[in-house]
Amino acid sequence: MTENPLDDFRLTAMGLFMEAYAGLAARFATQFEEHDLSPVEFEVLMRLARSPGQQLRMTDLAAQTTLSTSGVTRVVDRMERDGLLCRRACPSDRRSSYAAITDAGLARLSEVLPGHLELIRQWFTGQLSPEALAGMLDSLRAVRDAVHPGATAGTAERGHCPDSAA
Amino acid sequence: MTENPLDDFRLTAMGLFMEAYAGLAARFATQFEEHDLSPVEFEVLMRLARSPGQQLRMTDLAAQTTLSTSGVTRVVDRMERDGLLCRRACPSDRRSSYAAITDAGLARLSEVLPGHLELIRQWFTGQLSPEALAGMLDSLRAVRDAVHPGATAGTAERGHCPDSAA
DNA sequence: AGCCGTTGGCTGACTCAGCAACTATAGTCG
DNA sequence: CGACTATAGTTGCTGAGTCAGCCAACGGCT
Repeated sequence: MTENPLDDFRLTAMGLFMEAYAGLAARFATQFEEHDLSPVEFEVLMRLARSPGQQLRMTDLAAQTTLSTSGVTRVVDRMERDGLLCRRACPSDRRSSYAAITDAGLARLSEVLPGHLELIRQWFTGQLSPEALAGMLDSLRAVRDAVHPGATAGTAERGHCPDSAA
Repeated sequence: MTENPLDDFRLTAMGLFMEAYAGLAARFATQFEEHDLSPVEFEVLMRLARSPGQQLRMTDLAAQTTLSTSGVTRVVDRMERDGLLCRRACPSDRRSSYAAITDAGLARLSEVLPGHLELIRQWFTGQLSPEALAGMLDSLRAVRDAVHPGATAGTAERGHCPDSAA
């Protein structure tokens, strides 16, 4: 009885992780809504803005987010309709197309970012001492690298997308 | 030029957090699927199994998960149909109803749990030194408590944070 | 050149979650 | 007691995401 797997410390650990994440995500989501963005849309804008040429192929975008490729198709549809980004043909491969952030998209991003950064400070980084934060980041990096879901696709990690970095 | 907000360290920190979380969640999800469970269903089973009387009111279940009450209604519908839990009338308040885990639900849980625990070890706790893990948990607890989305509702018989992650 | 397996992206059918509206019960105040 | 408000849960509708299946384009091969 005392060996009940429901009391395993790993569940507590993971529970903490999930609750912290869910709490943060919820705070962010309400701020995004104030600027008419969903969390995925924000993430797409961020990824595009930080990519070389401020654009990314659809598949790479899918690999960098938690979305499937068809999910990306639909998000990009909506965001293109709203003018936040636009599709561009890939000159070297006519199957591929890029999603490129527009000026409107960049503008929207710069509206949201300051508040977003402040929220991160308020609820995450600011809650921890510098040492604790540094330790936490090391640990997160270790876990992320282990679990590594191709978090950086399309950013020239491997040489297989030569001209995208135009 | 002025400091680009896209390079702010907080984004890196939060990005690490999100990627680590997404990676873990994805690993778990595939294991859950092997046992015909979705992540939410697993969480519901866990919450019920750990609650007094192995049951929880619908509202409390909603408060403990990221679901809305209508979301809970539907998950419970599906799971009741599959025999993993059953609804029970609340004797003292005829508006309320309990969701109570069934033997089949407990059995399913004990099928999934060992593998789940192993995954947590493999990809999360086992990636870190004991000291790093302890520090990480302290930090997570700090963030969770700050962001505290009423993570423990319905277990509120006692003063504070009874079982879920104290 | 032509064939063929692979890859990139899009579409249709479906599932799932949320909001808002609704029903029914509880509690409160006159 | 009866009206009024608040709370628990369910339901109609809609948006978002997945999977399976599709077509077009690429690249290796002979």
